[in-house]
Amino acid sequence: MELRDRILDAAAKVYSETGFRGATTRRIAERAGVNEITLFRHFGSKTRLLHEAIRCAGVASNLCALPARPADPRAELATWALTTFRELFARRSLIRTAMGELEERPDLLPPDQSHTVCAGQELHGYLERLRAMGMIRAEVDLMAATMMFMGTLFADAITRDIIPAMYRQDPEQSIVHYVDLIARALDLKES
Amino acid sequence: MELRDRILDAAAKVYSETGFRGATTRRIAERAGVNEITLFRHFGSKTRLLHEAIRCAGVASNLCALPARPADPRAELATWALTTFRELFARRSLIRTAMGELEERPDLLPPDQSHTVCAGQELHGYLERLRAMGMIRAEVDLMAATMMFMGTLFADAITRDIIPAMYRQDPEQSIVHYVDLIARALDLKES
DNA sequence: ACGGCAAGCAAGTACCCGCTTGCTTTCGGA
DNA sequence: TCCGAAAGCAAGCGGGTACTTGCTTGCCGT
Repeated sequence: MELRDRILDAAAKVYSETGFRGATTRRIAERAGVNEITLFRHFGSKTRLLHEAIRCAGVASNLCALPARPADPRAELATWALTTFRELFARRSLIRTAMGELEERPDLLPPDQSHTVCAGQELHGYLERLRAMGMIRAEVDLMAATMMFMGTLFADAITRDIIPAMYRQDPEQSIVHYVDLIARALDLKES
Repeated sequence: MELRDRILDAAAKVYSETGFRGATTRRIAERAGVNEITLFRHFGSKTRLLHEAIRCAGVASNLCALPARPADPRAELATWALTTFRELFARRSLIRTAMGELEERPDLLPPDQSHTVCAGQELHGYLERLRAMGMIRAEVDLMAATMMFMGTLFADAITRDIIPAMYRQDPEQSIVHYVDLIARALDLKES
């Protein structure tokens, strides 16, 4: 692993554990196994380093697209929900920290780049296609349904490990149930 | 307002804006219009002060109980959802900050005292009563439905003001839609 | 063999942090 | 009127923080 990437990786980890103020240059350097001064030589300042580290750590590794022509909606929704959940769950620590500091430091997390927002738009477009094909109830409010499904996945991924008492079953099983409930709420026709 | 409560109030506000590290004793004292030393005379240390401030700010002002004997489930769910949402939305800043720091400082927010957990248990019990009365589908997974509804309200309350582009309509209208979708997912019988 | 570059090391600067000490002011009740 | 408690004020202590400077070490291509 290149030194620069090692530093960015360490910075993102320390940040998601301790926040901006807690992510001191000493801690980041120690975590990266690098002299503290190397950080400044490479990135100029702590702020610029964390900006880049969070930007890199925030990009989705595998973007999960819903098909342009729905074929098997229930199965497509299920796999999409699972990959979206996994993406959110993998970054849960970073998301929690960044959300907590977003009021104080809004520039650290560009909102239009947020994975959640993109996923929501993707889902909304897919539901519109389903409705156009007459596969879901016509009267349903698609925006509310989108936010409901996204919110469910988001809340589960972000709170599951901090209030485990509320989650009796494993994530995959929960998501199957979520998909089932959403399908019934939309009155989804089976293909 | 008593001096002690003024300090606690200021501490909770500064904490929810800047987190534990950012909530310096100087800032809290300035916000409360009080000499910094007064904080230490009253609470001993910054940690104890913030502990108490967060504990006080975290208790729900109006706890919203669901009736023991369901009469009009749809209306009861709607008013419960609205008050729960308002409660979460009013504390959104504190919740975000505390959640972001929960890994590093788990003792600051006792989990069993969390408003969200209590609300979830309340909802789960109510849904069980509805099922026992045969007013919702028997096969539905009540735990998943509970987490879905709670997660929807939680995610909306916490992210609405930081990604306003995703929320086109006002909260009350959204919640009406959420209740409608959940009612259909549960196959709720009208009374 | 040597020149240049990247990284490490030691030390220091100016500032902010939680917290303490010693003292003065304010004010309400006996 | 006086006493004592509560709050304010000024100064400081030890430690951590971001960041800088000056110098040394190791490595790589020519």
